[in-house]
Amino acid sequence: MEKTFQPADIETRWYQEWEDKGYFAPQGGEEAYSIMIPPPNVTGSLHMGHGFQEAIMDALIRYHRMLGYNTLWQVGTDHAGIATQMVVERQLEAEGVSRHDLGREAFVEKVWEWKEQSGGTITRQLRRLGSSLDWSRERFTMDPGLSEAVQEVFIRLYREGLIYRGQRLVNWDPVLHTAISDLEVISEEEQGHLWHFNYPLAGGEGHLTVATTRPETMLGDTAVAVHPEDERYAHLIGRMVELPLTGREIPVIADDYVDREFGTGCVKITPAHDFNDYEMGKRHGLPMINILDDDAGLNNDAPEAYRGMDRFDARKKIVADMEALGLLDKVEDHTLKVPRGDRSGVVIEPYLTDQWYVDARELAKPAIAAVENGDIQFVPKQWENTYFAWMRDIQDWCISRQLWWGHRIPAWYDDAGHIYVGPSEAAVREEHQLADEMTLRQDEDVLDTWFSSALWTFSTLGWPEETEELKIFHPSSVLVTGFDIIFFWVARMIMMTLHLRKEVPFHTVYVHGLVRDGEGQKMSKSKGNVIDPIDLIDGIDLEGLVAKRTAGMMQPKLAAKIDKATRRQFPEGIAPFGTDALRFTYFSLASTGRDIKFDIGRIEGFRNFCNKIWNAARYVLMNCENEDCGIAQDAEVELSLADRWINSKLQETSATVARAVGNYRFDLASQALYEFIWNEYCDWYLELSKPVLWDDHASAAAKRGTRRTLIQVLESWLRLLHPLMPFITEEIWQTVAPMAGKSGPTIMLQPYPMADEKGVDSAANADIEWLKGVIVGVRNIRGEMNIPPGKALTVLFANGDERDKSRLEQNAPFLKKLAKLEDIQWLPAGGEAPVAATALVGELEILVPMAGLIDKEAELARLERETEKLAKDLARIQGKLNNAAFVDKAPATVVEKERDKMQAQQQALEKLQEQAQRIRQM
RNA sequence: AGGACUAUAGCUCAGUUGGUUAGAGCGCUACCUUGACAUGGUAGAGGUCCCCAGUUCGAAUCUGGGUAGUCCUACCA
Repeated sequence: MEKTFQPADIETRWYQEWEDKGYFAPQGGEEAYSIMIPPPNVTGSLHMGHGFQEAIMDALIRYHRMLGYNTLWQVGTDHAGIATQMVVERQLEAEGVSRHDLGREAFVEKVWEWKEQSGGTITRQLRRLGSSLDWSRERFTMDPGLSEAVQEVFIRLYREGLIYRGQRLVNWDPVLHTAISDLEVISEEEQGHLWHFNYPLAGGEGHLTVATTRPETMLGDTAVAVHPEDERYAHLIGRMVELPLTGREIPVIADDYVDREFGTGCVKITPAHDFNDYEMGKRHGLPMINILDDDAGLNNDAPEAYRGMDRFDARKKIVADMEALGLLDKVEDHTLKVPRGDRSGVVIEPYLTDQWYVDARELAKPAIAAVENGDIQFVPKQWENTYFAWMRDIQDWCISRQLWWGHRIPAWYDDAGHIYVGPSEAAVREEHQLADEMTLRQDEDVLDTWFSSALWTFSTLGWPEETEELKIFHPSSVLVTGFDIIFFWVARMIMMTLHLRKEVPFHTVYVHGLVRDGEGQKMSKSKGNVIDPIDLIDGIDLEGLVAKRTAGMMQPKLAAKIDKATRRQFPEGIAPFGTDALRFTYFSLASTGRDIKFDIGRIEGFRNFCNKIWNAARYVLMNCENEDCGIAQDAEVELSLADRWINSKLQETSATVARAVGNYRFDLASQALYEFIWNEYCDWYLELSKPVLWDDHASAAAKRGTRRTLIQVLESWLRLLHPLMPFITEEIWQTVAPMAGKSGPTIMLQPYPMADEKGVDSAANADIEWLKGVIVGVRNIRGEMNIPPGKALTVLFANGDERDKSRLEQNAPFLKKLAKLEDIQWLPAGGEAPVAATALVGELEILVPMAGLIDKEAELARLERETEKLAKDLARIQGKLNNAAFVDKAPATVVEKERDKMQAQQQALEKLQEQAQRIRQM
């Protein structure tokens, strides 16, 4: 074995082997366990958040696979309608071609080409992360099977009246030329203005003043509203005002939606361009005047002077024109929430169009019930509240998108505008007995990508056919996802699956936090703080990283800033840490919090942990290879205290890990493993094995016992660790397993170690604690007294009881080796102790004679520190016990514990004080 | 506006049903290349558990209020 762990070559080698041998496919078993991957965008690439999510899913999958479940991790990607279409359009744009130049068919062909070309990125990354996905079952939302499912669902829901077409105000993206759903609109505060316009009363004598943040919409005003109880305006209700610039007259209406306190208390009403005004317009039967076109330019229903203008140019001109007319009362600075498209970033227009909707209210009812009655559980539970809050006030879901890339809506129209929904034109004609000469045209629109994602858990398993896979693997066991898509995806999956399959899509939703950078900032391309998980695995030099982060930046200023920040943050670039270290870092961060700050220091620490594991294995192999490890049934073995203890700790650790994984607390699982492997197995057990293995006088049975324990415990914790660190464990296990009497082609398919409660040996635990106490006591004196580590010491034990005596008798070689002692002697009862530095283990005093060794002042200072600490603690305990209320009311066991503690502390304190006294007299 | 979450060592975070000497990793200090590992070992320093009040024999933990921060939902023209 190499002296240091080199992850790169073993990782790709093992992944290849696992995949080639088909270990990722379901292996059978009585109980099924399945996870459906949240499908990433097929043309995108994985970021840190994905990496985190995949690591967690893979750990769950590997864990259950080893536990013997029939385990499926379903892999696949989605077509990401808007995002993908945008990318391809941009590429075409660079060639000076628009999609309209190409035409629909040719354009879609281009998108497929792009998908083929870029689609490998995601799957490569997934493999690099070690994800044990069943690649033989890979799916894509636009596959024929899944497309058929989408169509089937659309038709069914339409026939059930749960999908309908209607003219409504939608969120219109004037750049992408499509409607988008509420969830795809991001409203953020921006600085703007509030313009106050005077609208003259029809028939002279005065005016009303309205305030608006969007002056251009005034051209579509069809009323001015005031509050019905607003005395200032009561006399005007029912009168008309002149709408400037348009030559129209509009009524003053009363509606209690109006806030009397805001602005002037008069509101201009534009039903075709504002969601609230739309509702009001419907209440009052107002006309709806749409003044915009698909580009958000002014259309022919606007006054001639403004036709064809862009909305923001029109705004300027309208303000100027109003001012020229003396109708601009004032302009105030105003902070307002501006709605922008999450993909395009442009200001979204409420726009009146025909769209398809899902009646979400109906579907939500059983979906709410399923969470209420526990059929689906969120982990952590608090997310159920978020889910309920949204579901109980759910709005109908706009599912049509004016795009070319996606599932085309299976609806046809005749010239009279009748709608026919069905699987194909022919089917529709047949069903409705339409004459051949009647022309039908298919709806141009496609469905929201989330519509197909909502069917993911069952469409991937072959639905609408009742396949064997559906029977076995659906409902899936757990959904692993970020809280940011609870509404987008989780809720919609629950609704759709319950409706179509009358069963839940999954039993548990594990909601994890979002990965942020070291400063807590969200990672985003525009901030230039993204890290590709693969760069943490393979490493990347500074120039490469800078180039990656600034690539495709439109603004040179921003690129310069990112360049500088990157150079400051990663002056050396990023070192290669390997997949196992990255994964372990993810697990250590997987607590219940909402933010996961990714600190590069953590991964470095876990890279070191990998190295530690590697070297521990090297040590074990060096000592066990070509030796009798006592594996044979009839081998005579003798187990040392340390052997029994490490076995005991292994059982405790297995139990802790099982509990942690059961609660989705991978941070606790990883911590327990780290602690056990490093602080117990490596720091103590390996050290304790040396006095046996390197002792020429030790019996063959004792050596066999220690070798067997070394190798078997190592083999066990490799399996225990495998779901978290698949590669290093496999690599080492291959060599170690046969020596431990295990066989099998891969650690992946070995049984997961189960905790054996009978294996917990509390006597051994206590004895080792004693041993550690003595060793640490001596080391402490050594360290603080500046005694060279190489100098062997003779120590005296005093005041111990029978147990101390027998413990010493049995463990003297261990003490001598680990504390570097030349000799240990008991101070005879009543014997005069030499002046010495002292450590206490319970009642037992450990004396390191000071003659020629020890600095008097240093020892006094050390004792001073110790006694101070003890005295302080003692005072606290005494205070407690002197409190009658405590002694009366606290449980007897607690009081007893405090009493014992007080006694021990008191004795210790006295001894240290005596000791100090003697040293002072030197 | 409504709601949720967070506040513990210099940094990133654990801390189960109230009873610990409040922990870990990284960083820091001193010493050490001893035959698995310097990506290491040994020892150590470092905390007003955000503030105030309450419940309790006892609060990092429970309750109320406050402060600071983050986020979600809705939205006033």
